[in-house]
Amino acid sequence: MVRVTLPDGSKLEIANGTTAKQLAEKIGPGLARAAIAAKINGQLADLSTPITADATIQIITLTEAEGLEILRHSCAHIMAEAVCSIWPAAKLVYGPTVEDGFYYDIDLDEPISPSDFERIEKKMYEIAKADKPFIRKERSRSEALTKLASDRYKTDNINRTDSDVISFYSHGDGFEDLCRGPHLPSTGKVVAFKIMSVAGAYWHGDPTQKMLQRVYGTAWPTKKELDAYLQRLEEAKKRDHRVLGKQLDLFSFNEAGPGFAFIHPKGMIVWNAIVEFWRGVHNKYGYEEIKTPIILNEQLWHKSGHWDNYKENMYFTRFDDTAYAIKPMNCPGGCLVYKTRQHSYREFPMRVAELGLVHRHEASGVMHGLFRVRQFTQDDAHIFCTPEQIKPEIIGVIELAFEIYRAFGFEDFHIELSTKPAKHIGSDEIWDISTSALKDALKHKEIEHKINEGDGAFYGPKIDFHIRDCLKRSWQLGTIQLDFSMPQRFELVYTDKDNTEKTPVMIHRAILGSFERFIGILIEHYGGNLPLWLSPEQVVVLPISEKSNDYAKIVEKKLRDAQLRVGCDLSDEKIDAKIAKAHSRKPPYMLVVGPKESQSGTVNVRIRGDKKTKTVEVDKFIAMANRKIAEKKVGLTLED
RNA sequence: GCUGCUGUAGCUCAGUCGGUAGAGCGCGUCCUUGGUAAGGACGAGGUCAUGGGUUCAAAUCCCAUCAGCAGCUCCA
Repeated sequence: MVRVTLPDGSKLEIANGTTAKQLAEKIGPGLARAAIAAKINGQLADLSTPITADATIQIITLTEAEGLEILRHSCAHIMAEAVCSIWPAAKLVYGPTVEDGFYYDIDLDEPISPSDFERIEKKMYEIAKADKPFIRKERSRSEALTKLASDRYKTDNINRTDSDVISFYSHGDGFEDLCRGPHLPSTGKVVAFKIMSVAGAYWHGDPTQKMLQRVYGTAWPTKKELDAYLQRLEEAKKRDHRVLGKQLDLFSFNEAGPGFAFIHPKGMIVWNAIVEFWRGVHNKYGYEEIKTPIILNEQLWHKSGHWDNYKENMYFTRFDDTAYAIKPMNCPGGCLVYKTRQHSYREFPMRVAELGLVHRHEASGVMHGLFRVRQFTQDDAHIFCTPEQIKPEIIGVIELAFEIYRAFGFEDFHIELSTKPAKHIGSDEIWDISTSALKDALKHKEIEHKINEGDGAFYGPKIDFHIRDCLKRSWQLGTIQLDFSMPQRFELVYTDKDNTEKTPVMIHRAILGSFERFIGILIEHYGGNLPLWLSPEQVVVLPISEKSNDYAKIVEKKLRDAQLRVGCDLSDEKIDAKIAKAHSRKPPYMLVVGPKESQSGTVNVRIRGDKKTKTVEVDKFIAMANRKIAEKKVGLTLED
């Protein structure tokens, strides 16, 4: 007999060798039906695993995250069998679970296309319906290597594990795959899945290796959950900033300039609203602003180190027999401004901001709407200071960043620290000093952070700010980068207290990162429903009929005089059509006006996302709207 | 950059077996003046991404280029 402890703390005596499945049956028939795996002493295992010693055991069902993962992993195996049965030449490489699904990397020369998904799924349903048991078979390492000697991928997988026992899983019909497991008891538990996409993926993520075909799928405990997931994807698609940017007429792209965004009038309203706010906050934090040229002599970029470290991403041009580069970063320009006169320690810290337009030639396959472009405006700044000022300055930047993020409604952000990369300039000592300065500042603010070893910029370590949008996707925004090298390369100096010339420390930092990307993130975060202060069209006046057009024009003028961004629909459509048309532009407020309103000097307010309307005096509405704008309120509810 | 897919009206998309192109929305004109999510009629709008090739004939088949999409690798 062995003693098992269940999650609720209760203990049970069972015969030695009882399987987890039998244990589940003992606990209850409901649990036995729902059981798909077990966690024995914290280790996931198949339901068929015999219990041979005292243990803490949890029966895993599909309601647990681990259960869902097992389901998806088993589904990946079923897909693998289906693919192998359709293309016998297919060689399986690696098939893990990912968030919301799974994929399997397959080496097959014939391309798998979306039109093949249906027959793969059909085959998968056959396998699932047959309800074949997943059977684990263990072999010794040498036995396994012998068995799979002809399979370079599986041999590689075995060589990458350190376990002496190598397990295989089969589910009948001779299909067997090397796998750590655990798996579902049988294929019949898989009822709701879908092949989502296929894309290339390098073996081991190494571009010098063969490109494999990665088939993505998703699997859920029930059809209903699968449908809900697909529905969620549809909703997410509607929030895509590339779709909304077109629909709301904010920006566009053109073949004439791949990766270069065209910002439309409405997009510029959002842009300028952000800039205005940004300037205000930076002024408060003691920044001054400069603007430096976009095109600068190539020699400058040799001096800065960009030529050696960033050339592949730079645009170059040539005229009057002179080579020029189009700036990918603002720092060299900033250094030249610094050098135009002498500086004293008394001026420090000098916080010099620049909304700098930079060009970076990104690889063609990485462009993605406004999120990844080849030309963008950085909200850059360079802080020149003494070594003692590093820590307080970094703390200041962190506070500034948080203040700005919160104003845009982002509360969920996290920070990552990146250290010295293989390709770098500057001595190890300098890197150590600057890395610990960043760590100290984070420690002081008690900010949790992830560390990315070797991920820093070539000139110094950095802190990155990442935010999550409402779909929980993470995007990098700001960055703080310490730089001891650039000031030396540019021979920047200041006169210290002791009347000697010293090299200042330079801190590069951006808060929003790129205006283009940030606007894209805002659009997705709000699903196009921008807060009042950012909305291109804040209010739209809709007369009931032509008879109320004059009153509508009066209201429109009043709102415009009060600095509100207002539109007015004087077309000969019915009010329903006017509302529907305005709706697609997502204005925060629609003001319906007819004879009633014109008599009482009121407007009937229809708030975005709310069908209930409320009649208020025009002046009251204006005061309310302007108050919300001033306070950057996200909510639109009319309060008195 | 790599792999796969896609490119037809301003937008979203149809277009069968190769026989010179269609819808809805939008746009214009007219009718309609309607109280909270799309009233009606008529009309304009296309070098079917670009360049080659096959064919009596190409939006359709083939090749190349460009761009976009998904992912990988990058980048931050």
